[in-house]
Amino acid sequence: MPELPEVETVRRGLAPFMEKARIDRVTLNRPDLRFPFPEGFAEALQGRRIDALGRRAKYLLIHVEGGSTVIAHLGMSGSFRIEAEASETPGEFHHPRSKDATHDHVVFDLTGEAGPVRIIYNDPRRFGFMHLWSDHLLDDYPAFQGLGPEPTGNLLSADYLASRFKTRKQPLKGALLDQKIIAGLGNIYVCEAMHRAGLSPETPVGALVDAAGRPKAGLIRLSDDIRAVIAEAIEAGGSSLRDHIQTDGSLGYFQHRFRVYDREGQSCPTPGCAGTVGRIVQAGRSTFFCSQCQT
DNA sequence: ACATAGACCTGTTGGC
DNA sequence: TGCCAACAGGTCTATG
Repeated sequence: MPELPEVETVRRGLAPFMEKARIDRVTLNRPDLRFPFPEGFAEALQGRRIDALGRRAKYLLIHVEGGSTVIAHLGMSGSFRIEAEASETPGEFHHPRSKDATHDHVVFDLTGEAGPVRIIYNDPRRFGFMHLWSDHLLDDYPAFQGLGPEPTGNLLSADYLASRFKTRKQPLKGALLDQKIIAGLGNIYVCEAMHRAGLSPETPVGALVDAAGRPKAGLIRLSDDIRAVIAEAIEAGGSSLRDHIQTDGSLGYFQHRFRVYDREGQSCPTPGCAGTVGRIVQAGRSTFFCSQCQT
């Protein structure tokens, strides 16, 4: 499911309710998601305050008083929703767009400045997970080892990409999905960025770098387009396909701005291009692109 | 080192 | 309408 913009949208939605709130109770409705919950997970959190919410790549970080952090990944289908206590019936929690509770796996009961609030993690496919990790050892968390730069900051540049690409022949699509090269991109935004930059997903990445190791024009465009598409998607509240809804139940709307993703057979939106969006499979995953203007 | 295929799990969609 | 295959926003592992 969620790529960086969706996780960032979730973080921003949860922060006003979770930051500075006290965790009264954590309820696990099953012993595991993709992985078992850590031993003593609920007990370690109950009674503590939440300091802040953060994010690294597609991981949501819940920094808890006392120096520990919940590392949560939403997998393909995970979502959080917020339910406020009904004023007329204390102890009951409601939300106008409540989902089927079948896949409500974790419930956080909190008390914040505005009163009690319930945060629910729902995940039909259970590819998500939650781990507990010491704050000061976060860089040692296995999935964070060797993680590439965030596409939201200045660390992602054409020069950086050239340095990573120059010796490789891997198709561009696969390289951009590699979290060790860039953190947080997934299938949607990789397809969208390659289309914006006019680059074929099958290009061997080394071909985007000149003999002196400098990025060619296409790679410079790509670096800019990755940053732009991610920034625009965050601003739009992410993309809502099947599972991603914002924590208040509303939908992100970046899916309306897709140029190629999930648009097989439609005409290419590039001005002056007469091509049609096609679909190929690379490493088992769909790539949407226009073979006319992506070369 | 690198590339692909398979595994994990449930739900939805589209073709017949 | 029903059935079934294909596919879905992600990673991790095994296998060439």
